[in-house]
Amino acid sequence: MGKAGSLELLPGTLDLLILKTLAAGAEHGYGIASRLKALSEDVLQVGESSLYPALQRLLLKGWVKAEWGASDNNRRARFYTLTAAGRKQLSAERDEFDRLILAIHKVLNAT
Amino acid sequence: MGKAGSLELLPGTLDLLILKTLAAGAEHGYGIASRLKALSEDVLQVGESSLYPALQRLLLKGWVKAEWGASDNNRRARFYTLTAAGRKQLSAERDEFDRLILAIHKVLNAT
DNA sequence: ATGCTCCCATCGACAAACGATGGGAAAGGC
DNA sequence: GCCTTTCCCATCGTTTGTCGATGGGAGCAT
Repeated sequence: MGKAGSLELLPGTLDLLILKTLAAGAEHGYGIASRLKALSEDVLQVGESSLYPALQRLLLKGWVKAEWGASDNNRRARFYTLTAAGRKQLSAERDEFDRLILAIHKVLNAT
Repeated sequence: MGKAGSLELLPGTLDLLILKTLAAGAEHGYGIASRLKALSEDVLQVGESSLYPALQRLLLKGWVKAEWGASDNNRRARFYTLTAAGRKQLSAERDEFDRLILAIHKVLNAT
């Protein structure tokens, strides 16, 4: 899963990050990766070989839908959009994430 | 990896949690799981089938060492102790974790 | 025309976590 | 004396997530 050196992603958080990114509006794969990298100030780096399987997952679950269109500089691109179910899932996954992080912090800050 | 319902662990954080637990003193497997559960107020629940492979990993890397002994109520138990390298690893893994969590929060709190 | 950035996607490898399953030994109730 | 619970070890097989490598194509600049 991770790597020895330094991770570029916390396993299990990719879906959440994608959903959150898409909450700001429709975006294509490459754009999602770029936004993630930019927002995290170069810390979070999603490879495309992680991203596309994840998007397939989200499509299958019905949390996002996809449509072909043209990107900024008229290249063909597939735009992903959050569905209503996706918005719900985002909220749920966020709660769950917070719950776990809180718990982890309790452990890490124990004497 | 995770589950659909509600996770009991954030993937990629188990080693860190174990190392931190052992920083408080030598402990056996069952005890580590119990301490984790208690400290996290029942949120973090490590199954033994996740725990023991993880301990093997840590042993192999030289971050912990193990000795047979007797537990509180004289049952035979294997006590794990942090090595010097383990202490270093704990510190490094903690920094890395904080770095990632910070980055994730930047994404999650973006408008 | 060459190469760069954008944009799609898949395949195979690998590691981590989990469910199921196995065992054994002391403690405490009946 | 037996029985269940709690404590404690460990492995096997499966699933899932992430990543490296690889492949392609279209627009843009030099």
